[in-house]
Amino acid sequence: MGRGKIEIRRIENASSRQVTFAKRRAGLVKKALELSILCDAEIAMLIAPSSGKPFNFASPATRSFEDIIQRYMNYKVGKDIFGQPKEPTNNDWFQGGKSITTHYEALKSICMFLRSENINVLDTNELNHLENQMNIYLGRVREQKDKMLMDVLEELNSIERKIQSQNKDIKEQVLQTQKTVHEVKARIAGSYVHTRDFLGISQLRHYQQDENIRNELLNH
Amino acid sequence: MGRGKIEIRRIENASSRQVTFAKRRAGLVKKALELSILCDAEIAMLIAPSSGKPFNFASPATRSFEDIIQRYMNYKVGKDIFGQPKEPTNNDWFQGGKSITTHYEALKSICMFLRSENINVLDTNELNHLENQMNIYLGRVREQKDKMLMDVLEELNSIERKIQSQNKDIKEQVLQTQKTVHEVKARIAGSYVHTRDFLGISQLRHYQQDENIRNELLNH
DNA sequence: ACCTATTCATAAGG
DNA sequence: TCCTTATGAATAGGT
Repeated sequence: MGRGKIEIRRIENASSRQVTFAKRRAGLVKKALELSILCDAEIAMLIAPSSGKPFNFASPATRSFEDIIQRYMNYKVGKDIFGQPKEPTNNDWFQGGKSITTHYEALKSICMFLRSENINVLDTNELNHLENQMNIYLGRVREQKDKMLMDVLEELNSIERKIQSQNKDIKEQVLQTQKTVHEVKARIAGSYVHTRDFLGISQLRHYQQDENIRNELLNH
Repeated sequence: MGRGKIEIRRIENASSRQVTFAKRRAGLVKKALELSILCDAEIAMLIAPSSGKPFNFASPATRSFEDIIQRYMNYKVGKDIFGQPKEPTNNDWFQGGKSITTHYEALKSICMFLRSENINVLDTNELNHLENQMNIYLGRVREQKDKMLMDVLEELNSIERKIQSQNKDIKEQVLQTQKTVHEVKARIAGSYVHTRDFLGISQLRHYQQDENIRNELLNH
């Protein structure tokens, strides 16, 4: 419809893509509104262009987009709001049709429930259940936290051990060095006279230097 | 577009409403698909007839309906995952644009977060925050539970009080009745001889009846 | 389900 | 960005 037929493929020209987007989005919304009125249906629609703000549409006006999606999600998880594992059924109409088995899924459905209903409308039984479930998940959060703490501590310990080991090595090296120094000192002290006696004149200057070194060493 | 123009109002005839629903739904989906391809946009659409299964549509095919909605919701709550009251900004694009201020909204956003992320990816800070928040909400659930219990107890007390008061009234009435009965007995017993002495023959039959009544009363 | 007269949506151009 | 209009698409009502 239009001055010519177009192929349904991405419009490469950005500005005409933008124009088409605006026109067709308006058309789509109009059609959606008509359908919802004519056939008494609830419609929620999200249109998110790759660049730009997402746009949502909901009809009838008495419901927000979020409400409709919410109700749908609740419907999807069915009465299984508290996350008990549900038997997978073949007449699970919704896409994917996976059963709720993982903790994550259970958590999801609890949160769904919390989001969709006001706590105040719950009866005592439901509140008890909710309390238990929240306790479980709180426990899980704490567990995770502890685990992470333990991991960090463990890492710190490991680092400490490494450092201590290094320290020990260094101390050893220092001790070794000191020992060597002592030996050197002792040897120098012991060989002093002997060396002097047998030195020729030409070596006196060198000897003088040795003596300086010796004095220095003995001062420490 | 069709053989005649129609008013956009609920189609009362159920079967033609059904037919129109099927046709227009197909048309809407086709348009949505075209828009998403032509303009490179993500579209998620939920169509829920008042009776019958909800139907969802998502495009491009690489994303599920839930994915798209998910991403949108995450985008909506933005980085404000823990529900700290957010400054209302004018460039808050999403519908309503309300800031998150109520407990309900905060709860919502926590749940959003739980739904969208795996707890395992959280860092220690985030976990602490999450723990605190869950504690708060757990407290709220318990509070609500206690309140409901108190309400029930209060009601029971009230009922008990009412019943006790009624019991008291009834006892009073019983006492009163017994007293009256005693008085009547006494009066009948006292008036027996006197009455008989002064009765004429014509009244003997009536007197006989009185005597029967008297005997009956005295047997109780 | 299919048909088709008719209305509607919109592509291209200004 | 908005208006126009020729054209193709969607669909109402009938079978």
